[in-house]
Amino acid sequence: MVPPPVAPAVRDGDPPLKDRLSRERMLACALEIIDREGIEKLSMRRLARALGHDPMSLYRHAANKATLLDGVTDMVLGQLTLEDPTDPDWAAQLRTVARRYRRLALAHPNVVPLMVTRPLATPLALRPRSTLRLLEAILAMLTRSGFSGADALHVYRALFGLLHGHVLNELQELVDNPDETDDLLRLGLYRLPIAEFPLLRGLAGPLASYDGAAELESGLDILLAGLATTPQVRRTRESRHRG
Amino acid sequence: MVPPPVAPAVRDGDPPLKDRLSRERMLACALEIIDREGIEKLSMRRLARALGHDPMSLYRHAANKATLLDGVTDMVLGQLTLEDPTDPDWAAQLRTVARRYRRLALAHPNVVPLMVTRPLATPLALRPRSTLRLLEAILAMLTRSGFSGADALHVYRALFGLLHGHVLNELQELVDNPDETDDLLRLGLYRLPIAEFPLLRGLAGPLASYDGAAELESGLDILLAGLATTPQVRRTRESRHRG
DNA sequence: CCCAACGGATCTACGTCGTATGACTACAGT
DNA sequence: ACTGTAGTCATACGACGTAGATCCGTTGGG
Repeated sequence: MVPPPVAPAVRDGDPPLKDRLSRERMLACALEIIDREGIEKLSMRRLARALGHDPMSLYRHAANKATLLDGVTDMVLGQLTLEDPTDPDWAAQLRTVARRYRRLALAHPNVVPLMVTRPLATPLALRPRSTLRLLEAILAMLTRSGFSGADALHVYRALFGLLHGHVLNELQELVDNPDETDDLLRLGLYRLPIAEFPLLRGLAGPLASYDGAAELESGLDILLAGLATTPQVRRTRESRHRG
Repeated sequence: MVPPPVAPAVRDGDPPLKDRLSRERMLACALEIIDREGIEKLSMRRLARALGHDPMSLYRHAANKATLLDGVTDMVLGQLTLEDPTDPDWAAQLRTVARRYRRLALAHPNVVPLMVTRPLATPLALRPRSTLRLLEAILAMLTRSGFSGADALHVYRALFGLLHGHVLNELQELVDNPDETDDLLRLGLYRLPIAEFPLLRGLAGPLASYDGAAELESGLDILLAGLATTPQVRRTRESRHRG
Protein backbone atom coordinates (compact mmCIF):
# COMPACT_ATOMS: atom_id res chain seq x y z
CA MET A 1 0.00 0.00 0.00
CA VAL A 2 2.60 2.47 -1.02
CA PRO A 3 0.36 5.12 -2.54
CA PRO A 4 -3.22 5.19 -1.28
CA PRO A 5 -4.17 7.88 -3.75
CA VAL A 6 -5.81 10.07 -1.16
CA ALA A 7 -4.07 13.28 -2.05
CA PRO A 8 -5.78 14.84 -5.03
CA ALA A 9 -3.00 17.33 -5.50
CA VAL A 10 0.36 15.65 -5.41
CA ARG A 11 0.70 12.70 -7.77
CA ASP A 12 3.82 10.58 -7.90
CA GLY A 13 6.49 11.83 -10.29
CA ASP A 14 3.84 13.38 -12.42
CA PRO A 15 3.43 16.94 -11.18
CA PRO A 16 6.97 18.16 -10.66
CA LEU A 17 7.69 17.87 -14.37
CA LYS A 18 4.24 18.42 -15.76
CA ASP A 19 2.98 21.68 -14.34
CA ARG A 20 6.17 23.06 -12.98
CA LEU A 21 5.57 26.74 -12.60
CA SER A 22 7.90 29.02 -14.49
CA ARG A 23 7.89 32.73 -15.04
CA GLU A 24 7.26 32.17 -18.73
CA ARG A 25 4.27 29.89 -18.24
CA MET A 26 2.87 32.33 -15.73
CA LEU A 27 3.22 35.35 -18.00
CA ALA A 28 1.92 33.47 -21.01
CA CYS A 29 -1.15 32.37 -19.10
CA ALA A 30 -1.71 35.90 -17.81
CA LEU A 31 -1.48 37.25 -21.34
CA GLU A 32 -4.00 34.70 -22.49
CA ILE A 33 -6.48 35.74 -19.83
CA ILE A 34 -5.99 39.40 -20.63
CA ASP A 35 -6.39 38.80 -24.34
CA ARG A 36 -9.52 36.78 -23.83
CA GLU A 37 -11.29 38.63 -21.04
CA GLY A 38 -9.58 41.94 -20.46
CA ILE A 39 -7.25 43.33 -17.87
CA GLU A 40 -9.67 43.78 -15.04
CA LYS A 41 -10.58 40.11 -15.16
CA LEU A 42 -7.02 39.12 -14.36
CA SER A 43 -6.53 38.57 -10.67
CA MET A 44 -3.77 36.71 -8.92
CA ARG A 45 -6.28 34.17 -7.73
CA ARG A 46 -7.76 33.59 -11.14
CA LEU A 47 -4.36 33.28 -12.73
CA ALA A 48 -3.28 30.77 -10.12
CA ARG A 49 -6.47 28.79 -10.65
CA ALA A 50 -5.86 28.73 -14.40
CA LEU A 51 -2.36 27.44 -13.77
CA GLY A 52 -3.53 24.87 -11.24
CA HIS A 53 -1.49 26.37 -8.43
CA ASP A 54 -1.88 28.21 -5.20
CA PRO A 55 -2.18 31.98 -5.55
CA MET A 56 0.84 32.50 -3.35
CA SER A 57 3.04 30.52 -5.68
CA LEU A 58 2.90 33.37 -8.14
CA TYR A 59 4.82 35.57 -5.76
CA ARG A 60 7.78 33.32 -6.26
CA HIS A 61 8.09 34.69 -9.81
CA ALA A 62 6.71 38.21 -9.49
CA ALA A 63 7.08 40.54 -6.56
CA ASN A 64 3.49 41.73 -6.82
CA LYS A 65 0.70 42.20 -9.28
CA ALA A 66 2.10 45.40 -10.76
CA THR A 67 5.37 43.80 -11.72
CA LEU A 68 3.48 40.84 -13.09
CA LEU A 69 1.63 43.22 -15.40
CA ASP A 70 4.93 44.80 -16.31
CA GLY A 71 6.17 41.35 -17.15
CA VAL A 72 3.24 40.79 -19.47
CA THR A 73 3.80 44.02 -21.37
CA ASP A 74 7.48 43.29 -21.43
CA MET A 75 6.78 39.94 -23.02
CA VAL A 76 4.58 41.51 -25.66
CA LEU A 77 6.95 44.36 -26.43
CA GLY A 78 9.81 41.91 -26.44
CA GLN A 79 8.55 40.67 -29.78
CA LEU A 80 9.39 44.07 -31.22
CA THR A 81 12.96 44.27 -32.44
CA LEU A 82 14.87 46.04 -35.16
CA GLU A 83 14.95 43.81 -38.19
CA ASP A 84 18.48 44.62 -39.31
CA PRO A 85 20.22 47.26 -37.22
CA THR A 86 22.83 47.79 -39.89
CA ASP A 87 20.45 48.64 -42.71
CA PRO A 88 21.44 52.18 -43.68
CA ASP A 89 17.91 53.22 -44.66
CA TRP A 90 16.82 54.55 -41.28
CA ALA A 91 13.41 55.70 -42.45
CA ALA A 92 12.56 52.27 -43.79
CA GLN A 93 13.68 50.71 -40.52
CA LEU A 94 11.45 53.00 -38.53
CA ARG A 95 8.55 52.20 -40.84
CA THR A 96 8.85 48.48 -40.24
CA VAL A 97 9.13 48.93 -36.51
CA ALA A 98 6.02 51.07 -36.63
CA ARG A 99 4.06 48.53 -38.65
CA ARG A 100 5.07 45.75 -36.38
CA TYR A 101 4.16 47.76 -33.32
CA ARG A 102 0.74 48.29 -34.81
CA ARG A 103 0.36 44.58 -35.51
CA LEU A 104 1.31 43.78 -31.95
CA ALA A 105 -1.21 46.25 -30.61
CA LEU A 106 -3.97 44.83 -32.79
CA ALA A 107 -3.04 41.31 -31.77
CA HIS A 108 -3.30 42.23 -28.09
CA PRO A 109 -5.68 45.17 -27.85
CA ASN A 110 -6.35 44.58 -24.17
CA VAL A 111 -2.69 45.00 -23.41
CA VAL A 112 -2.47 48.38 -25.10
CA PRO A 113 -3.55 50.35 -22.03
CA LEU A 114 -0.66 48.74 -20.21
CA MET A 115 1.77 49.37 -23.03
CA VAL A 116 1.02 53.07 -23.10
CA THR A 117 0.50 53.79 -19.42
CA ARG A 118 2.84 51.53 -17.44
CA PRO A 119 5.84 53.69 -18.37
CA LEU A 120 4.12 56.62 -16.66
CA ALA A 121 4.57 54.87 -13.34
CA THR A 122 8.10 53.63 -13.89
CA PRO A 123 11.26 55.73 -14.09
CA LEU A 124 13.10 55.23 -17.33
CA ALA A 125 15.87 53.09 -16.00
CA LEU A 126 13.48 50.63 -14.41
CA ARG A 127 11.43 50.05 -17.54
CA PRO A 128 11.09 46.58 -18.97
CA ARG A 129 14.36 45.52 -20.48
CA SER A 130 12.90 44.79 -23.90
CA THR A 131 11.72 48.37 -24.22
CA LEU A 132 15.11 49.70 -23.26
CA ARG A 133 16.87 47.32 -25.60
CA LEU A 134 14.69 48.47 -28.47
CA LEU A 135 15.37 52.09 -27.56
CA GLU A 136 19.09 51.47 -27.48
CA ALA A 137 18.94 49.62 -30.80
CA ILE A 138 17.05 52.43 -32.47
CA LEU A 139 19.45 55.01 -31.09
CA ALA A 140 22.35 52.97 -32.40
CA MET A 141 20.75 52.62 -35.80
CA LEU A 142 20.04 56.33 -36.04
CA THR A 143 23.47 57.45 -34.89
CA ARG A 144 24.94 55.09 -37.45
CA SER A 145 22.85 56.97 -39.99
CA GLY A 146 24.36 60.28 -38.99
CA PHE A 147 22.04 61.59 -36.30
CA SER A 148 23.48 63.07 -33.17
CA GLY A 149 22.48 61.31 -29.99
CA ALA A 150 20.10 64.04 -28.98
CA ASP A 151 18.46 64.06 -32.39
CA ALA A 152 18.17 60.31 -32.39
CA LEU A 153 16.35 60.60 -29.09
CA HIS A 154 14.15 63.23 -30.61
CA VAL A 155 13.29 60.95 -33.51
CA TYR A 156 12.60 58.02 -31.21
CA ARG A 157 10.24 60.12 -29.16
CA ALA A 158 8.45 61.42 -32.21
CA LEU A 159 8.04 57.90 -33.56
CA PHE A 160 6.61 56.45 -30.39
CA GLY A 161 4.49 59.50 -29.82
CA LEU A 162 2.96 58.83 -33.21
CA LEU A 163 2.62 55.12 -32.51
CA HIS A 164 0.96 55.52 -29.14
CA GLY A 165 -1.39 58.11 -30.50
CA HIS A 166 -2.22 56.12 -33.57
CA VAL A 167 -2.84 52.89 -31.76
CA LEU A 168 -5.08 54.58 -29.23
CA ASN A 169 -6.98 56.13 -32.10
CA GLU A 170 -7.36 52.94 -34.01
CA LEU A 171 -8.53 50.89 -31.07
CA GLN A 172 -11.17 53.42 -30.24
CA GLU A 173 -13.07 52.46 -33.33
CA LEU A 174 -15.14 50.18 -31.20
CA VAL A 175 -18.66 49.48 -32.21
CA ASP A 176 -21.74 49.65 -30.11
CA ASN A 177 -23.67 46.90 -31.82
CA PRO A 178 -21.51 44.93 -34.24
CA ASP A 179 -24.35 42.95 -35.81
CA GLU A 180 -26.15 45.97 -37.14
CA THR A 181 -25.48 46.69 -40.81
CA ASP A 182 -26.40 50.35 -40.82
CA ASP A 183 -23.42 52.41 -39.75
CA LEU A 184 -25.47 54.90 -37.79
CA LEU A 185 -26.97 52.15 -35.69
CA ARG A 186 -23.84 50.08 -35.44
CA LEU A 187 -21.82 52.93 -34.03
CA GLY A 188 -24.63 53.94 -31.72
CA LEU A 189 -24.66 57.39 -33.23
CA TYR A 190 -28.44 57.44 -33.22
CA ARG A 191 -28.24 58.21 -29.51
CA LEU A 192 -26.80 61.62 -30.18
CA PRO A 193 -29.30 64.46 -30.51
CA ILE A 194 -29.24 65.66 -34.11
CA ALA A 195 -29.51 69.26 -33.09
CA GLU A 196 -26.35 69.16 -31.02
CA PHE A 197 -24.25 66.80 -33.15
CA PRO A 198 -25.23 67.27 -36.79
CA LEU A 199 -21.76 66.79 -38.25
CA LEU A 200 -20.81 63.86 -36.10
CA ARG A 201 -24.00 62.04 -36.98
CA GLY A 202 -23.38 62.74 -40.63
CA LEU A 203 -19.99 61.08 -40.50
CA ALA A 204 -21.16 57.54 -39.81
CA GLY A 205 -19.73 56.38 -43.13
CA PRO A 206 -16.22 57.78 -42.75
CA LEU A 207 -16.18 56.72 -39.12
CA ALA A 208 -17.08 53.17 -40.02
CA SER A 209 -14.61 52.86 -42.85
CA TYR A 210 -11.55 53.84 -40.87
CA ASP A 211 -8.47 52.18 -42.33
CA GLY A 212 -5.86 51.89 -39.63
CA ALA A 213 -3.03 50.66 -41.80
CA ALA A 214 -3.45 53.49 -44.28
CA GLU A 215 -3.82 55.99 -41.48
CA LEU A 216 -0.56 54.87 -39.92
CA GLU A 217 1.23 55.05 -43.24
CA SER A 218 0.11 58.58 -43.83
CA GLY A 219 1.14 59.48 -40.30
CA LEU A 220 4.53 58.01 -41.00
CA ASP A 221 4.76 59.90 -44.29
CA ILE A 222 4.08 63.15 -42.54
CA LEU A 223 6.42 62.40 -39.65
CA LEU A 224 9.34 61.21 -41.74
CA ALA A 225 8.96 64.06 -44.19
CA GLY A 226 8.82 66.45 -41.25
CA LEU A 227 11.91 64.96 -39.66
CA ALA A 228 13.81 65.44 -42.87
CA THR A 229 12.96 69.13 -43.10
CA THR A 230 12.42 70.35 -39.56
CA PRO A 231 15.18 72.87 -38.88
CA GLN A 232 17.06 71.67 -35.86
CA VAL A 233 17.30 68.09 -37.00
CA ARG A 234 18.38 68.88 -40.54
CA ARG A 235 20.95 71.36 -39.42
CA THR A 236 22.46 68.87 -37.05
CA ARG A 237 22.54 66.11 -39.59
CA GLU A 238 24.31 68.29 -42.12
CA SER A 239 26.98 69.76 -39.95
CA ARG A 240 27.12 67.07 -37.31
CA HIS A 241 27.32 68.96 -34.03
CA ARG A 242 26.00 67.73 -30.76
CA GLY A 243 22.33 68.74 -30.16
CA MET B 1 -40.80 51.74 21.47
CA VAL B 2 -40.97 53.57 18.23
CA PRO B 3 -37.58 55.29 18.07
CA PRO B 4 -35.06 54.40 20.73
CA PRO B 5 -32.56 56.92 19.46
CA VAL B 6 -29.98 54.30 18.72
CA ALA B 7 -29.00 55.78 15.38
CA PRO B 8 -25.85 57.86 15.86
CA ALA B 9 -25.96 59.02 12.27
CA VAL B 10 -28.98 61.20 11.69
CA ARG B 11 -28.91 64.45 13.62
CA ASP B 12 -31.73 66.92 13.55
CA GLY B 13 -31.77 69.48 10.74
CA ASP B 14 -28.03 69.80 10.74
CA PRO B 15 -26.69 67.52 8.06
CA PRO B 16 -29.25 67.67 5.25
CA LEU B 17 -28.43 71.25 4.40
CA LYS B 18 -24.80 71.36 5.37
CA ASP B 19 -23.05 68.73 3.31
CA ARG B 20 -25.62 68.06 0.66
CA LEU B 21 -24.06 65.65 -1.80
CA SER B 22 -24.06 66.63 -5.43
CA ARG B 23 -22.54 65.07 -8.49
CA GLU B 24 -20.22 68.04 -8.84
CA ARG B 25 -18.95 67.89 -5.28
CA MET B 26 -18.43 64.19 -5.64
CA LEU B 27 -16.46 64.45 -8.87
CA ALA B 28 -14.44 67.39 -7.63
CA CYS B 29 -13.49 65.49 -4.51
CA ALA B 30 -12.60 62.42 -6.55
CA LEU B 31 -10.41 64.51 -8.81
CA GLU B 32 -8.68 65.97 -5.79
CA ILE B 33 -7.88 62.54 -4.43
CA ILE B 34 -6.62 61.35 -7.79
CA ASP B 35 -4.49 64.43 -8.26
CA ARG B 36 -3.03 64.11 -4.81
CA GLU B 37 -2.58 60.36 -4.42
CA GLY B 38 -3.13 58.70 -7.75
CA ILE B 39 -5.86 56.68 -9.30
CA GLU B 40 -5.39 53.44 -7.46
CA LYS B 41 -5.84 55.21 -4.14
CA LEU B 42 -9.33 56.28 -5.08
CA SER B 43 -11.92 53.87 -3.77
CA MET B 44 -15.61 54.41 -3.33
CA ARG B 45 -15.18 54.04 0.39
CA ARG B 46 -12.34 56.50 0.60
CA LEU B 47 -14.20 59.00 -1.51
CA ALA B 48 -17.28 58.65 0.65
CA ARG B 49 -15.20 59.10 3.78
CA ALA B 50 -13.65 62.23 2.33
CA LEU B 51 -17.10 63.58 1.63
CA GLY B 52 -18.45 62.63 5.04
CA HIS B 53 -21.05 60.31 3.61
CA ASP B 54 -21.93 56.67 3.37
CA PRO B 55 -20.29 54.83 0.49
CA MET B 56 -23.65 53.82 -0.90
CA SER B 57 -24.71 57.41 -1.30
CA LEU B 58 -22.27 57.74 -4.16
CA TYR B 59 -24.29 55.34 -6.24
CA ARG B 60 -27.06 57.88 -6.32
CA HIS B 61 -24.89 60.01 -8.60
CA ALA B 62 -22.84 57.42 -10.46
CA ALA B 63 -23.97 54.00 -11.56
CA ASN B 64 -20.67 52.42 -10.57
CA LYS B 65 -17.02 53.18 -10.15
CA ALA B 66 -16.25 53.04 -13.87
CA THR B 67 -18.77 55.71 -14.72
CA LEU B 68 -17.54 57.76 -11.80
CA LEU B 69 -14.08 57.69 -13.33
CA ASP B 70 -15.60 58.62 -16.66
CA GLY B 71 -17.24 61.52 -14.90
CA VAL B 72 -13.89 62.70 -13.59
CA THR B 73 -12.23 62.61 -16.99
CA ASP B 74 -15.30 64.25 -18.46
CA MET B 75 -14.99 67.05 -15.95
CA VAL B 76 -11.33 67.56 -16.77
CA LEU B 77 -11.81 67.41 -20.52
CA GLY B 78 -14.83 69.65 -20.18
CA GLN B 79 -12.43 72.52 -19.56
CA LEU B 80 -11.19 72.09 -23.10
CA THR B 81 -13.22 74.09 -25.60
CA LEU B 82 -12.66 75.90 -28.85
CA GLU B 83 -11.79 79.48 -28.08
CA ASP B 84 -13.64 81.07 -30.97
CA PRO B 85 -15.27 78.59 -33.34
CA THR B 86 -15.67 81.22 -36.02
CA ASP B 87 -12.02 82.19 -36.26
CA PRO B 88 -11.09 81.36 -39.85
CA ASP B 89 -7.49 80.40 -39.03
CA TRP B 90 -8.07 76.71 -38.42
CA ALA B 91 -4.42 75.91 -37.84
CA ALA B 92 -4.14 78.51 -35.12
CA GLN B 93 -7.30 77.17 -33.50
CA LEU B 94 -5.91 73.68 -33.44
CA ARG B 95 -2.67 74.96 -31.98
CA THR B 96 -4.45 76.59 -29.06
CA VAL B 97 -6.53 73.52 -28.40
CA ALA B 98 -3.38 71.46 -28.41
CA ARG B 99 -1.60 73.77 -26.00
CA ARG B 100 -4.53 73.81 -23.66
CA TYR B 101 -4.84 70.06 -23.79
CA ARG B 102 -1.21 69.83 -22.80
CA ARG B 103 -1.73 72.25 -19.92
CA LEU B 104 -4.66 70.20 -18.70
CA ALA B 105 -2.64 67.02 -18.83
CA LEU B 106 0.21 68.60 -16.91
CA ALA B 107 -2.21 69.99 -14.35
CA HIS B 108 -3.71 66.53 -13.79
CA PRO B 109 -1.03 64.00 -14.70
CA ASN B 110 -2.70 61.23 -12.73
CA VAL B 111 -5.82 61.59 -14.83
CA VAL B 112 -3.97 61.17 -18.11
CA PRO B 113 -4.16 57.37 -18.10
CA LEU B 114 -7.92 57.76 -17.86
CA MET B 115 -8.05 60.39 -20.56
CA VAL B 116 -6.23 58.23 -23.05
CA THR B 117 -7.59 54.81 -22.19
CA ARG B 118 -11.22 55.23 -21.10
CA PRO B 119 -12.34 55.78 -24.69
CA LEU B 120 -10.99 52.32 -25.51
CA ALA B 121 -13.72 50.82 -23.38
CA THR B 122 -16.54 53.06 -24.51
CA PRO B 123 -18.20 53.11 -27.91
CA LEU B 124 -18.03 56.51 -29.52
CA ALA B 125 -21.60 57.51 -28.95
CA LEU B 126 -21.40 56.81 -25.24
CA ARG B 127 -18.31 58.88 -24.65
CA PRO B 128 -18.38 61.75 -22.21
CA ARG B 129 -20.42 64.58 -23.62
CA SER B 130 -17.66 67.14 -23.31
CA THR B 131 -15.42 65.09 -25.57
CA LEU B 132 -18.14 64.76 -28.13
CA ARG B 133 -18.98 68.43 -27.96
CA LEU B 134 -15.38 69.34 -28.57
CA LEU B 135 -15.24 66.91 -31.47
CA GLU B 136 -18.35 68.41 -32.99
CA ALA B 137 -17.03 71.93 -32.49
CA ILE B 138 -13.75 71.09 -34.18
CA LEU B 139 -15.52 69.42 -37.05
CA ALA B 140 -17.71 72.47 -37.46
CA MET B 141 -14.73 74.80 -37.38
CA LEU B 142 -12.86 72.75 -39.96
CA THR B 143 -15.75 72.36 -42.35
CA ARG B 144 -16.27 76.09 -42.11
CA SER B 145 -12.65 76.38 -43.21
CA GLY B 146 -13.29 74.31 -46.30
CA PHE B 147 -12.55 70.76 -45.22
CA SER B 148 -14.89 67.98 -46.18
CA GLY B 149 -16.43 66.15 -43.27
CA ALA B 150 -14.26 63.11 -43.79
CA ASP B 151 -11.13 65.22 -43.97
CA ALA B 152 -12.10 67.15 -40.89
CA LEU B 153 -12.41 63.85 -39.10
CA HIS B 154 -9.02 62.90 -40.42
CA VAL B 155 -7.51 66.11 -39.08
CA TYR B 156 -9.20 65.66 -35.72
CA ARG B 157 -7.80 62.17 -35.43
CA ALA B 158 -4.33 63.28 -36.42
CA LEU B 159 -4.41 66.08 -33.87
CA PHE B 160 -5.50 63.92 -30.98
CA GLY B 161 -3.19 61.14 -32.01
CA LEU B 162 -0.38 63.65 -31.72
CA LEU B 163 -1.69 64.99 -28.43
CA HIS B 164 -2.11 61.62 -26.79
CA GLY B 165 1.28 60.51 -27.96
CA HIS B 166 2.95 63.71 -26.89
CA VAL B 167 1.40 63.83 -23.48
CA LEU B 168 2.30 60.22 -22.80
CA ASN B 169 5.84 61.02 -23.87
CA GLU B 170 6.14 64.11 -21.77
CA LEU B 171 4.77 62.54 -18.61
CA GLN B 172 7.20 59.69 -18.87
CA GLU B 173 10.04 62.03 -18.07
CA LEU B 174 9.71 60.95 -14.50
CA VAL B 175 12.72 60.94 -12.33
CA ASP B 176 13.99 58.23 -10.13
CA ASN B 177 15.49 60.40 -7.45
CA PRO B 178 14.49 64.05 -7.85
CA ASP B 179 16.90 65.42 -5.26
CA GLU B 180 20.01 64.26 -7.03
CA THR B 181 21.71 66.93 -9.10
CA ASP B 182 23.66 64.70 -11.43
CA ASP B 183 21.45 63.71 -14.36
CA LEU B 184 22.79 60.19 -14.57
CA LEU B 185 21.91 59.56 -10.96
CA ARG B 186 18.67 61.47 -10.98
CA LEU B 187 17.28 59.47 -13.86
CA GLY B 188 18.53 56.23 -12.40
CA LEU B 189 20.51 55.54 -15.54
CA TYR B 190 23.44 54.30 -13.50
CA ARG B 191 21.51 51.06 -13.06
CA LEU B 192 21.89 50.21 -16.71
CA PRO B 193 24.92 48.12 -17.66
CA ILE B 194 27.21 50.32 -19.74
CA ALA B 195 28.04 47.49 -22.08
CA GLU B 196 24.45 46.95 -23.08
CA PHE B 197 23.23 50.55 -23.07
CA PRO B 198 26.10 52.83 -24.01
CA LEU B 199 24.06 55.34 -25.99
CA LEU B 200 21.20 55.55 -23.55
CA ARG B 201 23.56 56.18 -20.68
CA GLY B 202 25.30 58.83 -22.70
CA LEU B 203 22.07 60.73 -23.21
CA ALA B 204 21.43 61.72 -19.61
CA GLY B 205 21.77 65.38 -20.52
CA PRO B 206 19.29 65.46 -23.42
CA LEU B 207 16.92 63.22 -21.48
CA ALA B 208 16.97 65.54 -18.50
CA SER B 209 16.52 68.71 -20.49
CA TYR B 210 13.39 67.60 -22.32
CA ASP B 211 11.27 70.64 -23.14
CA GLY B 212 7.67 69.51 -23.50
CA ALA B 213 6.29 72.78 -24.76
CA ALA B 214 8.88 73.08 -27.51
CA GLU B 215 8.45 69.43 -28.38
CA LEU B 216 4.73 69.87 -28.81
CA GLU B 217 5.21 72.93 -30.95
CA SER B 218 7.54 71.13 -33.29
CA GLY B 219 5.12 68.23 -33.46
CA LEU B 220 2.39 70.66 -34.37
CA ASP B 221 4.62 72.29 -36.98
CA ILE B 222 5.22 68.95 -38.61
CA LEU B 223 1.61 67.88 -38.40
CA LEU B 224 0.11 71.07 -39.71
CA ALA B 225 2.65 71.31 -42.49
CA GLY B 226 1.93 67.72 -43.36
CA LEU B 227 -1.80 68.25 -43.36
CA ALA B 228 -1.38 71.11 -45.77
CA THR B 229 0.59 69.04 -48.27
CA THR B 230 -0.52 65.43 -47.81
CA PRO B 231 -2.20 64.41 -51.06
CA GLN B 232 -5.68 63.27 -50.18
CA VAL B 233 -6.41 66.15 -47.88
CA ARG B 234 -5.13 68.85 -50.17
CA ARG B 235 -6.90 67.41 -53.16
CA THR B 236 -10.17 67.32 -51.33
CA ARG B 237 -9.79 70.82 -50.04
CA GLU B 238 -9.15 72.16 -53.51
CA SER B 239 -11.91 70.39 -55.39
CA ARG B 240 -14.28 69.81 -52.53
CA HIS B 241 -15.59 66.25 -53.00
CA ARG B 242 -16.72 64.03 -50.22
CA GLY B 243 -13.91 61.77 -48.87
C1' DC C 1 20.94 5.17 6.29
C1' DC C 2 19.31 8.83 9.09
C1' DC C 3 18.75 13.50 10.18
C1' DA C 4 19.06 18.42 9.85
C1' DA C 5 18.68 22.22 7.14
C1' DC C 6 16.99 24.54 3.38
C1' DG C 7 13.95 26.50 0.10
C1' DG C 8 9.93 26.39 -2.62
C1' DA C 9 4.96 25.49 -2.26
C1' DT C 10 0.90 25.98 0.24
C1' DC C 11 -2.50 27.45 4.07
C1' DT C 12 -4.58 30.69 6.78
C1' DA C 13 -5.84 35.08 7.75
C1' DC C 14 -6.38 40.21 7.50
C1' DG C 15 -8.00 44.22 5.76
C1' DT C 16 -10.04 46.33 1.73
C1' DC C 17 -12.60 46.52 -2.18
C1' DG C 18 -17.22 47.16 -5.23
C1' DT C 19 -21.82 46.83 -4.75
C1' DA C 20 -26.68 44.09 -4.05
C1' DT C 21 -30.31 44.43 -0.94
C1' DG C 22 -33.43 46.62 1.61
C1' DA C 23 -34.88 49.50 5.51
C1' DC C 24 -35.56 54.23 6.89
C1' DT C 25 -36.54 59.22 6.16
C1' DA C 26 -38.35 63.51 3.99
C1' DC C 27 -41.02 65.61 1.14
C1' DA C 28 -44.62 66.02 -3.32
C1' DG C 29 -48.70 65.50 -5.04
C1' DT C 30 -53.28 63.59 -4.61
C1' DA D 1 -54.06 60.93 5.62
C1' DC D 2 -51.94 58.18 1.73
C1' DT D 3 -48.88 57.23 -1.66
C1' DG D 4 -45.21 57.56 -4.35
C1' DT D 5 -40.30 59.10 -5.11
C1' DA D 6 -35.89 60.12 -4.17
C1' DG D 7 -32.08 60.43 -1.04
C1' DT D 8 -29.51 58.19 2.83
C1' DC D 9 -27.63 54.62 5.30
C1' DA D 10 -26.73 49.80 7.72
C1' DT D 11 -25.64 45.28 6.65
C1' DA D 12 -23.75 41.74 4.08
C1' DC D 13 -21.41 39.00 0.40
C1' DG D 14 -17.91 37.50 -2.34
C1' DA D 15 -13.55 38.65 -4.36
C1' DC D 16 -9.37 40.81 -4.07
C1' DG D 17 -3.85 41.46 -2.94
C1' DT D 18 -0.69 39.73 -0.03
C1' DA D 19 1.81 39.15 4.96
C1' DG D 20 3.17 35.41 7.89
C1' DA D 21 3.21 30.86 9.49
C1' DT D 22 3.41 26.18 8.13
C1' DC D 23 4.34 22.24 5.51
C1' DC D 24 7.11 19.12 2.81
C1' DG D 25 10.34 17.27 -0.78
C1' DT D 26 15.15 17.50 -1.62
C1' DT D 27 19.72 17.32 -0.45
C1' DG D 28 24.12 17.25 1.87
C1' DG D 29 26.70 15.66 6.15
C1' DG D 30 27.38 12.31 9.69
